[in-house]
Amino acid sequence: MDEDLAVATIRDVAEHTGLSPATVSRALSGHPYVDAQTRTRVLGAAQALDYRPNALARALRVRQTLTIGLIIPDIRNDFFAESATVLQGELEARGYRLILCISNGDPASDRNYVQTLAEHRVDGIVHVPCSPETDHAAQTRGRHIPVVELLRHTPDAPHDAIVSDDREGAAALTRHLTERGHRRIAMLTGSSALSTTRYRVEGYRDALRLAGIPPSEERVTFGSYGEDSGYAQTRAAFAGDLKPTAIFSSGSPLTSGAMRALGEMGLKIPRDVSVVGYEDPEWYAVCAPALTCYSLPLREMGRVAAELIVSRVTGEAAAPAVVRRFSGQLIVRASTAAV
Amino acid sequence: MDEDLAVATIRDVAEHTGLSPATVSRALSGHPYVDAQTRTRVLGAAQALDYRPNALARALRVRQTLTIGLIIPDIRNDFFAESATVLQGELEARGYRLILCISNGDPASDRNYVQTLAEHRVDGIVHVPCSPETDHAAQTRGRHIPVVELLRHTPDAPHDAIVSDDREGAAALTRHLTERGHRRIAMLTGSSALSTTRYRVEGYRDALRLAGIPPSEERVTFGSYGEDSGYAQTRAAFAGDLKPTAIFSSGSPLTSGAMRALGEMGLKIPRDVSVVGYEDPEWYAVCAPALTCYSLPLREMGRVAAELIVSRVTGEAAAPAVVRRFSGQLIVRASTAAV
DNA sequence: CTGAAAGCGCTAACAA
DNA sequence: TTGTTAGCGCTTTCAG
Repeated sequence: MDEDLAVATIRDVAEHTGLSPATVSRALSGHPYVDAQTRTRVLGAAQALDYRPNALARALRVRQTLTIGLIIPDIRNDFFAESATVLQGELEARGYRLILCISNGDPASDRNYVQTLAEHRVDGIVHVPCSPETDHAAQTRGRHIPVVELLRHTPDAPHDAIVSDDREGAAALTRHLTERGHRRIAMLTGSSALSTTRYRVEGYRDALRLAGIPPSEERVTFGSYGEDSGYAQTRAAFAGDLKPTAIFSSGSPLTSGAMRALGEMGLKIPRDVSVVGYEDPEWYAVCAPALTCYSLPLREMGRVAAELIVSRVTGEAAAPAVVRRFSGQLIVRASTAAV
Repeated sequence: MDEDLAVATIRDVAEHTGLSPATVSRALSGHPYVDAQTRTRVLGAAQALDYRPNALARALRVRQTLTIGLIIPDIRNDFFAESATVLQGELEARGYRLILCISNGDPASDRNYVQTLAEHRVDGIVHVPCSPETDHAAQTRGRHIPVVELLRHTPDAPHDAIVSDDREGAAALTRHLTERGHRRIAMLTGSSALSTTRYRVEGYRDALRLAGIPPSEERVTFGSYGEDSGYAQTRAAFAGDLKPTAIFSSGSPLTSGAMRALGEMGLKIPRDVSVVGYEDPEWYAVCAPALTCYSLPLREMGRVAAELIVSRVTGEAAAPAVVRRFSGQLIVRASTAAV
């Protein structure tokens, strides 16, 4: 059993059947012009030798990997996890594999992954960028490999983007609060460099304006999209004299942190303070009180992202970059009350 | 700018510098015997041509990809997401890339991924199997490529495993309840085929026995590790006459489902029913009431998994398969009370 | 210190 | 219908 020392190659199968490697290759890949009997013989030998095609060699030769790379900042964030899951399913249905990279919100790592994926000759990249700079690298590679940005968008980047209508969503949440008499609304956010953050802040401002609350009374703080940042921003929001009556959390880890801080300060939701969140992770619905939030059509967005990247890869789609903006839905639950 | 039509190869760099591909390769990969000046020249040309080494070609030649595959059932489950994140960090620190595959809890897909990863010649596989059968495929490939099982273990598989001490953990949670006078404890679980499920049920039984509760009074139901299953199992648990006074949830999606069901039935935690959960996702601490649970040292487990797979890949480790079992910690919060 | 040559495993013309 | 040949882009002896 010499064949066991190394893994069997197409040559081994060829020798074992007395055929040429070319014929074996054809038989294995379902080429039309192969004798039925020959095919059976090849299949049998392949099985017997436990032959596995070397995807590396194949990709090198045919110049495509049938692989899409996905770069996300944090897999533990339901928002990204859900998106990744959807995308994976959609791509699989289209015959593509997904390789998932976690940038940890670090722009350097982000850039790094774009490069690595390019070196591995993935056919396309779906990218949730951590910072606008990252785009630079993507842009460079963009000449050779298609990129679709997901959830976040680098404004004047030359590639497609699938995003939520952050401005509208944030406005809807804020409006929900102002309509219930809230005027001192603390908004917790992540990095001000992200498109999502900026648009959400704008939406918040739109709604304040609409409610006749002057810009001087806005209460936005910036940080990162982490639990501790949510905690810190909440603590800071309650440090002054005029306490907020409501909190607008821009992301689910921020919400966790906020709730921890509120708990420590002995504040009850919604009696003492109302809370709303952007996005709708599973736990928002089950925690007590259940959270009022803005829910995004993640499934739909994932489907469109898959469609788009595949069409770019196969070259079907025409040149101009498209930006698809999806609206979500306000879900009113138990965490909000009138002042 | 002809070079722009296709991506630059090492040949292009060679021609551009008047050197041979061999020298360029050496310069690029930090080979010791290259003239310093030559190296500078090569680096410059590479940059100018926007050269990216083709990782496929390289891997084909050197017979290693520096890539580890990770197969998990569900990325949205905090338990797996956290493990994946830790593993990724640890591997990165060791110079390995991670490619993440999501099996959706489907054994066929699971098996499929083992095969795909093998075809892509990953150096090793870390595997959270969805069913004991899956192991079959892994075993086949195991002769050629090292496999480490994570979180779940296929009992007589020939490879390493990193698992939690499910039996002890489940017993600790159950004991916590029996010590508070609970006798009718509904245990919600996933598939009975999984090692984790079986061990946790055993731990539950151990604790009942210790508390003098006869086996006839045990209340274990099986399902899947999904939200709806948690909901259904909870509904079923409360269908009979003698309602449970406590719920033991074996996984966080089950807990979501259970809380939804309890909410619908108008039951308050912990007044009407106590709830404990295996594992400790972030939201257990922030939801109200915060959940009593058993927290696993996921960071440590991820670190050890990375260490183990790397040592297997580099052939340092000796043959015999090891099973490392980690203990967690009971965290008492607000969701449990005396009957 | 550098170059020539061979080959990793596969597929796609082109011939037969 | 099958075999021959060449080559994807890279690294690595072996000579110089």
